[in-house]
Amino acid sequence: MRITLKQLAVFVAVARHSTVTRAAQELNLTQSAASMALSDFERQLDCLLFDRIGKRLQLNDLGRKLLPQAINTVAHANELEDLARGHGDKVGSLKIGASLTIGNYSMPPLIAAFMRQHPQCQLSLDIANTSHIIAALEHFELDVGFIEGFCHAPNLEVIPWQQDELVVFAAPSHPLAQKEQLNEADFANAEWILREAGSGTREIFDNAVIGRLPHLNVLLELGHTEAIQRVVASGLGIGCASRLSLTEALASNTLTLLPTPFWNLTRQFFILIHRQKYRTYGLEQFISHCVST
DNA sequence: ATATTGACCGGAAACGTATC
DNA sequence: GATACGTTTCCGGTCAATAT
Repeated sequence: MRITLKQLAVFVAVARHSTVTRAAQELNLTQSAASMALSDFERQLDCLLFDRIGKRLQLNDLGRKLLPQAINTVAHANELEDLARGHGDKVGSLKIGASLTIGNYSMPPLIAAFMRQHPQCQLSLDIANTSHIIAALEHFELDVGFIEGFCHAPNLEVIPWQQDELVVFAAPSHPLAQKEQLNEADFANAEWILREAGSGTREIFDNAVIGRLPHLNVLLELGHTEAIQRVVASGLGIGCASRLSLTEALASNTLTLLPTPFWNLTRQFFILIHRQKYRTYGLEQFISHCVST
């Protein structure tokens, strides 16, 4: 007997959930049927793909090697079925991941426009920091990712996307906001409210000021841009964030920009896709929609 | 709580035979 | 040779018991 698509689907689902029970729920099988399909699959291949650690199944080295092929084979089969049913040119479900600035400010209008073109598609958007998005793509938990930081993972294809600009801001009442002209020395003793290490925004900021500010006084690290804006608007410290995120705060005059022409705070957004990811019709359509927008 | 295993069941495929 | 029909075999499922 040869390996079956069902066994591949069970393998992929167990790899995703690390438990047979959850995998079975996802595939509408009983737990024992999923358990048997997985053990049959391992028997066919004459090797184990998971380490059994207590009640959990942890993908081993060989399992990790086979997983991309298994995911792609299942995706191929699904697309073939769609084609046979006349849905080959339809967008199915897509799992999109985006880092915080992109996810909160760039993605919503893009997704809305795409869904107007493809009303039957099912999109999900995970918003997390850059390192989280990269990890999720590497584990095939996302179909495509959009990040604002750098990616050094060799198994991910990195496609340059939009340009963005970080800006430094403060409350209008802040002493630095009162000055006519600002130079680099004015920021030497500033108290900063910044995103956490690991975020794309923080990486760009650190690269821009490293070696230029003798002492960086980070008063507070927060995981959300809006939280940073609220803290800064209350008069505590100064912040740095994407210009995209500040539109409303600048319009309502709750925050004001502090010009920093002496720092290079421009940055590139990137699209990430796993090199071994099978690109379905829907995925290709979404990427070209984003690139052309 | 969850994974594995054995017993059992139902449906589909495979096979053998009869008929045209 | 093609088709119809009955029987057997196999596969994949559930349920229940057991192991971890």
